[in-house]
Amino acid sequence: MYTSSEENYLKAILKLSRKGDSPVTTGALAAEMQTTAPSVTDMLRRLAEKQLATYEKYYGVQLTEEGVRIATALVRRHRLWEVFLTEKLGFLWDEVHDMAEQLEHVQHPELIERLDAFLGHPRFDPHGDPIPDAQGRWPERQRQPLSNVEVGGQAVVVGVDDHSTAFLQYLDRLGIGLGVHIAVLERVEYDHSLCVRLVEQGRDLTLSDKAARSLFVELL
Amino acid sequence: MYTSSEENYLKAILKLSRKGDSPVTTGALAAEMQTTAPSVTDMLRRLAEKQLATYEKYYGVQLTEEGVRIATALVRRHRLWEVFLTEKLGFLWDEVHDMAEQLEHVQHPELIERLDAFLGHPRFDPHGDPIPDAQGRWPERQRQPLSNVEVGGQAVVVGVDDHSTAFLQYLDRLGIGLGVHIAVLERVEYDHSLCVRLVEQGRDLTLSDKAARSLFVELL
DNA sequence: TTTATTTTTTAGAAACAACTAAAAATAGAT
DNA sequence: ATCTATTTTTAGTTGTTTCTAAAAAATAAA
Repeated sequence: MYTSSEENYLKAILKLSRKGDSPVTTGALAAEMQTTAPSVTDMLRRLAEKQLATYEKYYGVQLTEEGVRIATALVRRHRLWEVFLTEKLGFLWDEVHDMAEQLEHVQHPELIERLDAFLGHPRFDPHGDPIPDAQGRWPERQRQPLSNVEVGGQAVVVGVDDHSTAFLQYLDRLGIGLGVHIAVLERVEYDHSLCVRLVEQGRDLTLSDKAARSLFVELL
Repeated sequence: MYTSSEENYLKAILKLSRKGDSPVTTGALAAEMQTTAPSVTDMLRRLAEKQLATYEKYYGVQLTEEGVRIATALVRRHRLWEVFLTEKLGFLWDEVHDMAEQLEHVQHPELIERLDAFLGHPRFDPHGDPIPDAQGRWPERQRQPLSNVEVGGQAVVVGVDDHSTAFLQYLDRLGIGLGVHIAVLERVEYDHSLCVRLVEQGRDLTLSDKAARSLFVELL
């Protein structure tokens, strides 16, 4: 129906507009897609032509209802494949993105619903990101950065804001992953770094402010 | 590394040359790929350029060692995905081809070996076709068309020569699938049709010569 | 062996997706 | 308000992959 390239743009536009930047600018899209502004302009024209987005020159782009529908389905596919790769094939959370990026473009009316059932209808992916359901509805969860938690507070890791390999592998080395129980022991005023205890492992460690802001938790 | 289109041509050339038609002609490839002769000529030049095939004008094309390696890996991926789709997601043997056709192009150094292990290292796909191993070796099995079996002989279905939806669904309706035990009761001289008994189901039926020649069996 | 038929290749064009360089429009600063 | 700097678009190319129509080569037939 649509090319992989078109689908990738739709997904990027959805991502940026859900982050709050609406309408999405050519420059922001070029950065997100790691390409040049002229390439973006070309594609926006094609997407508008196909009624997947409304595009106003020198202003920006917004997805149409159909555009949102397609982009949401892509996010659903991407995240379900990520669950498959980690849960069934044993890949780590920092290894699955590129594969899912390819798998999400496989077209078939029933495939993804079968996969969803096979995986037990997961609501969140290996990074804690929500998986839209078949109707495009997003599961909600009240999460916040670990950096917001008061000293003395306790929380469970439910997601990451930074999906980079470097950060994810750093967390692995620290023993931090989804579901890990954290108690905040102390906040250093000087650089806002946090001393925390990993409750199950009984281990204490210090997290930089940058790291603490990139970790999402649910309060206990 | 290579485009999906290039990969599809490599696979088609391997298929035709394994069938015995070597070198593979432009026309045969055009028919196999459902495209035109000029498109094939263009692609053969590109494949030769990239050292994946040796191409001689007005003569035909043959895969190089590297071409065979890539094409064999593609067949491996295609068939392993077909096993996944039937065994894990519950698709029927006539539904999986198009999905596997897309999934086989997903590039990742470890993915397919993980999938292979997850599936228990299957040696044959849902149609009974052999799955090359990671080194490109093909499992062998002494199979023959059901039409060759003597009256009074017994055999087990291990494959099909015709992968069309129409034939596969026809077999489903008859209760014939891989592993089904068949006893040949009678051969009608007039049109070479076969009267057979499905041993487990205790049911008798008549197969046309065309159908019997498209069913591969292993003698008991 | 010459002619006719079929097959294959070349030539030219279109759609897609990307780029660089240059022009135009917007936004910001004095 | 004008000038400057940034952002965005336009114009022109390149590389893929496909196609149709025409030319060339190989094969088959008389």
